[in-house]
Amino acid sequence: MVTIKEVARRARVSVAAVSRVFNHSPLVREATRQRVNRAALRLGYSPHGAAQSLVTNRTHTIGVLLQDPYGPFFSELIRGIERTAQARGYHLLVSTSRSAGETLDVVLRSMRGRVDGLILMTHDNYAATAGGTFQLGFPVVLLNCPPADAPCDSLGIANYDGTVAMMRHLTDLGHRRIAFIRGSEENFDSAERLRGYRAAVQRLELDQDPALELPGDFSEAAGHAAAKFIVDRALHPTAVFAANDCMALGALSAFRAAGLDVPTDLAVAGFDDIPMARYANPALTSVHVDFSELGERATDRLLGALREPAAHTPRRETVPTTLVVRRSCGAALS
Amino acid sequence: MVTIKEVARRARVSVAAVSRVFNHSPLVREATRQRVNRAALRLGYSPHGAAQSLVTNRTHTIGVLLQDPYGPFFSELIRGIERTAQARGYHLLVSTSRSAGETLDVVLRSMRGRVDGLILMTHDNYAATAGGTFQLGFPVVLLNCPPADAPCDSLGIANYDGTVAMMRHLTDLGHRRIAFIRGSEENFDSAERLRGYRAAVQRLELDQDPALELPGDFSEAAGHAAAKFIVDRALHPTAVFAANDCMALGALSAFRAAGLDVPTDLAVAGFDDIPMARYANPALTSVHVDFSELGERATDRLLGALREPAAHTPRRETVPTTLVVRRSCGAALS
DNA sequence: TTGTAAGCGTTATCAG
DNA sequence: CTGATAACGCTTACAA
Repeated sequence: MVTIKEVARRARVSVAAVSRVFNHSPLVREATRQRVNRAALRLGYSPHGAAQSLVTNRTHTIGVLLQDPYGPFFSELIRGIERTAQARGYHLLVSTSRSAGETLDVVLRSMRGRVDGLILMTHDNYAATAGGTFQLGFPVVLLNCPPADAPCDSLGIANYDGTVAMMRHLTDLGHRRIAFIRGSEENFDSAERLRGYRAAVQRLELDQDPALELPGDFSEAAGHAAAKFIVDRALHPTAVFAANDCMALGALSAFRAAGLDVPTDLAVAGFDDIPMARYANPALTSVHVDFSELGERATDRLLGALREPAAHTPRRETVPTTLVVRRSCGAALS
Repeated sequence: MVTIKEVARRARVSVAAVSRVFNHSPLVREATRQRVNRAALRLGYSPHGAAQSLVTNRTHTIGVLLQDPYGPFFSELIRGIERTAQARGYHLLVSTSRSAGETLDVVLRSMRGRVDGLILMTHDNYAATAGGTFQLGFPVVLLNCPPADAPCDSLGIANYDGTVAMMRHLTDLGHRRIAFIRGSEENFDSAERLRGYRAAVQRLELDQDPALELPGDFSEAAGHAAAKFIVDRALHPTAVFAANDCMALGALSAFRAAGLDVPTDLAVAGFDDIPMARYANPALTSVHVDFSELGERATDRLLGALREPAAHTPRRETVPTTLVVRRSCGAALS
């Protein structure tokens, strides 16, 4: 590969001059600049990233470490992150913690000298993370994690508010007996949604049958099973609220199989508003989450921390959700 | 950050020894190894990636440059790539060409010194790519591009075969008048699918009305519009085959709006078998594409080229597709 | 088995 | 404005 030296020789200047031209330094005569640019172009030169990183101590890369590159969120999230990062001249190093046999810590260490900062979304063994992460030498933004004690930026979804909003909506439609299909145990989003459900049941004085809280794990199968359980045990809720859309979709198909009509016999609602929700039959009422915005804001915070580490004060932000009413809840649609 | 020097000092050895330990060189006494490891652990040392890259000229990172991080494919593709790459100790640098105002060439150059190789999926201005790319100094694997004249690895989907298989299936069901909703103009997958449709019409001696080829752009709206057109102009196909599932879904909703029943009045089929296809009403018959496998194989080829550049001979591979029969085409389901 | 030292390609500090 | 030159953190001959 062609190096700065060769360009310098070709342009009959010093390497310093070439460096200045490529870094848009004003301390370069126009004639020199042109000579360098011509030489660089002819030689097809472009600076060696690793060499730059070594001396400047900045990689212009941000790391994204996710649980698993799965589902509709992933692409939206990355989309938001990538868009923001690229606009500011940053690259993206994407990794997953799940697929590696390695511990989170190992993956994190392997990023040293490769990234300027990190966006981290991981559910489990968060404690370990909180312990180890912040000594990494670069700023970290946590996604969808419980608020950390450590002084660290963190972003989350308005799970609690979104859930309460949906519960209120269902209640407004006259439902007093609302079943809830829970998400995965360890998941923080899941916990928050459950908390919202319980708070709403309490506050709105709904039926408090503990049997109405069904276990689940965010999978379609779990939703199907929960719905089947509801039918088999004759729990007779008038509405079923699943902690995510996948489970709601699974429930929908189970109810259909059981000969129940949604929304006539039963209202169904989900959470996330995945693209599929709109196409379900009946179309699924859900709580819309803007993952792309989550990604954008996470990147904004991280780049902010990078730009002025001194002025940056870590904080927790929450991305709001919006209620999306469709046919599955039986509301009159305008 | 703690450097190799400090570890060396702490362990009372030379930096070379530390380096050897971290590179698992056998030329280290066990006692020394332990001393170094202890020191490194205590200091929380991990090697600086950029520094390693600079001297070894290998980044252990592969670049992935895509058009747009959109849709269901993206996550599957990345999933496949990431899984394979991580298993072999490689990182992933993800970029998109669409969002940048910069030209493809600029994005590519910016990757020098940051990646060992590149997986490139880009539809348009491919010619420019073919011209510029291969002088980049690192191996490239092309995804879903027309076969290149340049000696370059390339992988594609069996678009042609998949389309023909679907056409054969529809024909077996008795359809002789099959409309086709085309994909985007510039897209290679799109072109191949169209080629397959035409070949099938010819070979199976189906109705050849040119009006049966409807324009589209892979969007749901386009599918909707095409279906509406079919109804309005009374083209009366007995089956409609969309070049992707999104358009098929759009068509489905347009037909429903027009009071037509699928599959009774009309069969509908799509391509890609996105997750949503299964949930459509009626569930959509489609051609399944395994994007995760595409990603895996692309990564395999790239890492192969990286491992032994000499022994590596570029070639074109095609990932097969499979027909997925569901309700929308009216076939009897077992 | 270990240490010394020469790079790797840049940037940045100083003199000119 | 420009040019030497010393880092940056690491690997790798080459010597010991």
